[in-house]
Amino acid sequence: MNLSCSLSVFERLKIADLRPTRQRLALAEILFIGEDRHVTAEQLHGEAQHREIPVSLATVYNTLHQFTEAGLLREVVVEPGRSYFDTNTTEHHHFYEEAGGQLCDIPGSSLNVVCLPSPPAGMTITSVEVIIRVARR
Amino acid sequence: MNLSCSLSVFERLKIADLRPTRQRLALAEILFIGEDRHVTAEQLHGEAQHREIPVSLATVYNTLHQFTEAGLLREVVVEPGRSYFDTNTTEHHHFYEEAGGQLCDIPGSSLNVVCLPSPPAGMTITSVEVIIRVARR
DNA sequence: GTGATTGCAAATCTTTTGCACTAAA
DNA sequence: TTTAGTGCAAAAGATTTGCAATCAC
Repeated sequence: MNLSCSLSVFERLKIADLRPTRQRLALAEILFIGEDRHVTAEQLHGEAQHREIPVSLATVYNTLHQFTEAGLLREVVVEPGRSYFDTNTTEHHHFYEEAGGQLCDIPGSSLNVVCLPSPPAGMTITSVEVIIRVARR
Repeated sequence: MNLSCSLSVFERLKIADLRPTRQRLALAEILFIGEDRHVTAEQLHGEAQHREIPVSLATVYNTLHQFTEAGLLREVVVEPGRSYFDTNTTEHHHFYEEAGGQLCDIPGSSLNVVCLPSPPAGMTITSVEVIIRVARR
């Protein structure tokens, strides 16, 4: 279980040093209450509207990036021209189904990259990402 | 060594069932003569202009996608909103340096993903990609 | 109050598209 | 000649930005 589950969204924003504004609180609630999620900006905006929460798309973009910078989200790039944001910030990898645009976690324990190559001279590794593309059989 | 090294770009296009037009021949020459490369559409277009080869950007995009479909190139997505095309179509993975936008091959032999997880029900794995993000120390 | 945040619309950037023109077979 | 390929300019889609209005502290 994730320790952060026990934090209210309000507390999360406080810890991240982000003012708990109406918009940020509402988006954080959509994102962090319940199961882990993978959303695009457009999707999150649509969901907010569905819940009758007035937020502009620009603010959704800003918020997603602020959350990412604060370590509350992780950005996943699997498709040219569209970013996904993952509420699971622990080390893990992804399945991606292109046709449906579905991104899905691979539990950290079920895949391991062993024996990493050494990076080019003067460089350090900042992250290792595995994307397993899948298709309907 | 790559067998395809011995094919002229003309033959390559023929085999791929693409008419060897002036533009395609010129772009293929930039891409396939010499070392393996990672280029964006914009970069390739710039390079063509540099060599005084008149090609429109739209044609560069078309050509990159046709080459990719024909298996002459491989598309690599590491950054939101920009695609790279890799002339190395063999199975291998990448280092990516965000700051400089530099993509670099990891020799196929020096990294192996062992023990793949089983895909979601009804799905088959189409590809496995590892991206190791690096930064200047 | 004061500085951070928001919303809007316009701008930007990459990529795609429609269509008349050109070139390869 | 016939069909595929090209170039241009316009369109599309995702994202960002500038700036005045608004909100949290």
